[in-house]
Amino acid sequence: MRAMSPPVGLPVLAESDLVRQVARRLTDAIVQGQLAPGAKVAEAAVARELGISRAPVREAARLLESQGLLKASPRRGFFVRELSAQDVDELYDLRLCVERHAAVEAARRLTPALRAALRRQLDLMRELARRDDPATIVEADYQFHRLICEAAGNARMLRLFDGLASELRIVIGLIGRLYDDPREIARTHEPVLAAIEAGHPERIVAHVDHHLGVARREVVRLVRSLTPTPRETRRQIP
Amino acid sequence: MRAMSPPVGLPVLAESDLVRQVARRLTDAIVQGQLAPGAKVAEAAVARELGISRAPVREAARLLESQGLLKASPRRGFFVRELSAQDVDELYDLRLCVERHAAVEAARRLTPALRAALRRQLDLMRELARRDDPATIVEADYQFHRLICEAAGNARMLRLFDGLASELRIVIGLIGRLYDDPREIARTHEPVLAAIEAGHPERIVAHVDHHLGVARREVVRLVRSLTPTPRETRRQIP
DNA sequence: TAGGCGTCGATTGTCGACACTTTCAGCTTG
DNA sequence: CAAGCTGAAAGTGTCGACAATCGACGCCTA
Repeated sequence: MRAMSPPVGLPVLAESDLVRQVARRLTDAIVQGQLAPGAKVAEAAVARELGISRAPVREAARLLESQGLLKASPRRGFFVRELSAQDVDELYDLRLCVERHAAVEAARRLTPALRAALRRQLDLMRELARRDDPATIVEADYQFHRLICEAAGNARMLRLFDGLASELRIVIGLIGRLYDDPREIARTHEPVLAAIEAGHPERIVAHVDHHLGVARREVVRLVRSLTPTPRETRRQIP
Repeated sequence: MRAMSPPVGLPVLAESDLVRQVARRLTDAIVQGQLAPGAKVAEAAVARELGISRAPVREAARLLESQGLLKASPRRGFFVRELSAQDVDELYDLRLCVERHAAVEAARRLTPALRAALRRQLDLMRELARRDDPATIVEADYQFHRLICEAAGNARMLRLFDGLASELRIVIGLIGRLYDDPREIARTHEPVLAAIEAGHPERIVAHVDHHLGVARREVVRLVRSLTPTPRETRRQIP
């Protein structure tokens, strides 16, 4: 036989891993709003549509369940997670914990390359804001925050951030337009980057807190607007 | 319509959810050290042993994979996660983020009941330390921290904490004895509780930082002692 | 007419089967 | 004697099937 797989390791095509592919498809469908919160994810239907059997679909659903994107209801199936205002609050509390640390750590490790990447991302947001392209702005916003988390050099923290962002996009993806004035996004990010560049921990924390606080209020408002009346039970007055 | 089903509805009978049960069994086996890091988890063997088919085992393994307890190696199966010193560092960074927030929040919401529970837990640790019962001390330690996270009132944060604790117990469970002097555990927890009772945010953060810093060093030392030589590749000198 | 009950279709939970890979022991070879 | 090759055994990835269960529809009963 040949001398071991030549280290050409290039296009590992067709990973036979259907589970990952299904998980990715479902995730995309959810964060892009094609699958609305509360929607049922019938495994048979998904399997038919993808031309595969139900087993990989079930396993993928389990993955997404433990990521919080789906909710398993025994004997009834999987449903797209519905987020309440409290869920959003919880998610932002976690983001605060994570991003405070990530931003401080990113500042400590700030390299010219990272700094350039962050500034580029901020410019991109400004540009998109000028064009008023709400969907891609949300994406650019996400990438900015992700860069910071990546720079902190903690793989688990990055995965956690990705998970939190995915969950949040369950609701954010529904509309795409988050801020009334898109340019506000760039405005609230600017001081964060400035603080990171200055390398002043307390200031970094303060600005991250402020920025996420603004974002949290926006998303909570969005969620509240999506659940018209928080009525408990439809009850008619006799 | 009537006042709905009379409030009798109580004894929720066990859902026949094999996946949950398998996941729990595997988790227990891992954190209790019956399945050592790096050990292969052969689905066929597990299924045989439990007298069920492979499908539920696979789904349970997926759950544990996304929790970080198992690692999936395509076409080769699932393996118990191996933790490096850097993994431990990452986990403790995350714990720091979470527990700082949780402790401050717990102090803000401190009730007499919670305070009593925490103090009771601390007393328990002291008692166990006197008896020199390393295994249960680790468990009591975990419960103390968990109480604080629970008190913060963020379900996701609690789940995150549980996940982090599980991962850490992959290595901690191996030995059971973490501190050279068990009584040191109670000693390093005491100021944390005192700070929470005092309700002084900065002091809380400082003491949580210190306590987790000590614990981190202990666990890193433990991990280092478990991986005798961090050799990269076994290579013979020609 | 409103509410309860039984039946039917659809879906889930679980199983056994099959093809393809990986692993490993034994044999061959330089 | 070590290293490489060969074949079989074991294990994974995926599939289709079957029983149990859930939800809905329609019928029966006060």
